[in-house]
Amino acid sequence: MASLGELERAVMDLLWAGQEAATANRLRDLLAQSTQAHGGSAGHVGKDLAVTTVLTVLSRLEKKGLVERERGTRPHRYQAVSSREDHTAELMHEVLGSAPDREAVLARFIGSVTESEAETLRKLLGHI
Amino acid sequence: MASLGELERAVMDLLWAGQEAATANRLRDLLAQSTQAHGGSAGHVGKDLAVTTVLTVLSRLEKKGLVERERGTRPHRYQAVSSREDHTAELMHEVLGSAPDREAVLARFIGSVTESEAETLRKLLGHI
DNA sequence: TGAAACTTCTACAGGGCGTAGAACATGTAA
DNA sequence: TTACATGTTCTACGCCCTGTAGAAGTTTCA
Repeated sequence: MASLGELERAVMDLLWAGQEAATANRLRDLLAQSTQAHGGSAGHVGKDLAVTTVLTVLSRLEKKGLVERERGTRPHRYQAVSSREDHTAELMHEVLGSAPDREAVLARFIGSVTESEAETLRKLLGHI
Repeated sequence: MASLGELERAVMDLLWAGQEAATANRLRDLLAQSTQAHGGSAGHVGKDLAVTTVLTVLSRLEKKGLVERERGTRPHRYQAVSSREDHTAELMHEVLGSAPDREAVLARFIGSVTESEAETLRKLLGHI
């Protein structure tokens, strides 16, 4: 239960990138700049969104459990509930768990992993 | 690009379960029986769907690249393009690839894997 | 050739998402 | 204390996806 729309994804990316909690206005500005300031003509230009749009998205992300907000401060400050890595790993477990034969899936999964990743995995598995 | 609806998922489950290609009518019947024949009162009772409904879903799954059909035979026969395990592993790679720091994600992922799965992974990684 | 079986077309309702205005709340300067 | 600036919540709408299926077109078999 965690598929994100394009804008939702963009907002999460910003929250994951910055280490501080951000206000809706701050996020709106960042979205406006993103992703191209470095002279590229290609790529999606940051659209100028209304703040309410960002707030709506943030509310939905909050409902999904991906974002939490400090309600005390007047401009509410938003932050991701878990890190991108934790979230992604959790997603991977969800996908894995959806199959009856988990080990068979893991076999296929390992089959197409890069060598450096395989090395990482070996190291990690040694410590368990 | 591969999130499935409930019915789409049920159809894929049937196609993945059976080793033979199936017709829309066959799938319709299987969906009607599924999942409860073994005396349970709980669980979702298989609804009686119209064949056209099943055909629509199959067409959509075909468009998504998950299903292929033999057009030669008169009642077309449908089958999954890849095994459930391959598909799931591919999904996992998609999720993993969506993060910038893949190795950090793998670290979290490994952190919450069962011991038997860890053992499986060690074996698999030995052969690579 | 006509009926039975099958497939494709078209359609609609419901929900998620992008998008934002309208309405409501609140703190602050005058 | 009031009005304004700033911020949040409510409401809404259009689009796309999904579940669902009838209508219409196609093919096969007797």
